[in-house]
Amino acid sequence: MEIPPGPKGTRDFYPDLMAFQEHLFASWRRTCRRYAFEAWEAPMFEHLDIYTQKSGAEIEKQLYTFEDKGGRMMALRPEMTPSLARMVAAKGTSLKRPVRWYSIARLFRYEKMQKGRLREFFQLNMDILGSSEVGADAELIAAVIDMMRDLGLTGNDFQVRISSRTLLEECFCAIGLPKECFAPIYALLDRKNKITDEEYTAELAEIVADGQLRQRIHDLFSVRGLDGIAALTGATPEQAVLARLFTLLEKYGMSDYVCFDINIVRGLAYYTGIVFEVFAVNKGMRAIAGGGRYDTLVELYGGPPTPAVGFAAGDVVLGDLLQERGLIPPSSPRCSVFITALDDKNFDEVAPVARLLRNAGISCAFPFKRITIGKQLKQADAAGAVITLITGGDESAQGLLKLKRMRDGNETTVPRDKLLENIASMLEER
RNA sequence: GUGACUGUAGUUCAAUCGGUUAGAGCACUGGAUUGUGGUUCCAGACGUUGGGGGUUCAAGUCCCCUCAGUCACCCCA
Repeated sequence: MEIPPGPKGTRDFYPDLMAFQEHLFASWRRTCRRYAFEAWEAPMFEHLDIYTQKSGAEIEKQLYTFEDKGGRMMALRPEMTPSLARMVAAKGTSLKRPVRWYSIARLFRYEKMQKGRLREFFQLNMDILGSSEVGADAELIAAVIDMMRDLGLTGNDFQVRISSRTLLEECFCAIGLPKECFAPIYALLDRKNKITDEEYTAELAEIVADGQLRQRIHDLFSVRGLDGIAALTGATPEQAVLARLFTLLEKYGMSDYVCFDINIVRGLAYYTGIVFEVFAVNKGMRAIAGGGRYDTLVELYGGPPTPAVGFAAGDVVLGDLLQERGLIPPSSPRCSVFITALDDKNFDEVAPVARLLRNAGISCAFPFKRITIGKQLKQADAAGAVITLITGGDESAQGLLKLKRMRDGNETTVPRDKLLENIASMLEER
């Protein structure tokens, strides 16, 4: 009999992987609560329209779509932002602003998979809606950094690169680039790190014929800091916004993690202002998380004008990075107490003891059949028990039970009516 | 959608130029051990070499097809 394979691009969460997943999600939730975000959830599938409406019909290739029994076209959700915009739009102006929401969502994309990309994965989303203040952008950038730090990562492991769509447009206008060149240049910029300098130069020449203009574009993207931009184009409003953002991030104590990088554009159309990406250092600079401002999206779904900013971080690339840096914590013991019986006639006494412990909220397990004490201890070890409780033998006649601390094999004999408090104190001393 | 590489036990990997009955570590099961686990020692089970076809006296090894996986490209909300 052949073992049927799981669907392509999916993972089976055996306990080890599941333990890591729970660790990751717990960390994500901790961070979100520290930043006073509320959890929200949406359906796992939506009407196909809400995705095609936003990104065009060709996106359908990357969606898991199906027709339901009422003939409606549906899609498994590939991202959360459309659902979020839909839900916020549906509440009109009745939601208290700013809305600070987070979700940990299972998502689906029908794609050819490769490293760090699967067809089923999870994402943390944090969004602030209803504030156009740059403080909201700063809050989210601080949050994504704290999320990374909570997992044990440091400034040596990752870096947040920040730019602005608005700033880029200002620069393009200042150097006299025609508007029809904006979109192709965004696309080219997004790939710049992946292609050779020669390819980049050649493709740029196709977009911009004028050599002088190309030189000015080259100068623009060679600029290191915000000051350099100002020197090239003169002062602009968005420069002030970004300067304010970096001042705020300094107040958050996040200066070491962030830098200005005009090359960050974030592929798709709906971003309207500040954009940022979190990169792993030394790993081909792979993007772990990304986000930015999308001030027009809620309106697009029929809601009131609602400025918004958010980011998403995927579990797959982040998991790879944590593994690479040795930051996967060992899983905690599955059971605190393993209950054994020294002799056959005591075997039926373990279940009542288990009931006693379980009623007291202590996790415990015991063997299902009568086996030697040696085997039982072996099982206790395999179960990762902190304590093995041994019933039966001479002690049993005197109303005593034996507790064995598995770490060092130390044994203590305790009266039956003092059992719970002894176990509790042994579990605490760890 | 395009291309490259890899498929051998549950798993990680061996197997000379194409040559005897495809081996080992880990894991698993049992035993040494009928009042004590982790260590050690012994034994056992584990395979249609991804599948199909071809060349050959002889194929895990060479050729063709196919499937699967990995990586890169394309794309990326």
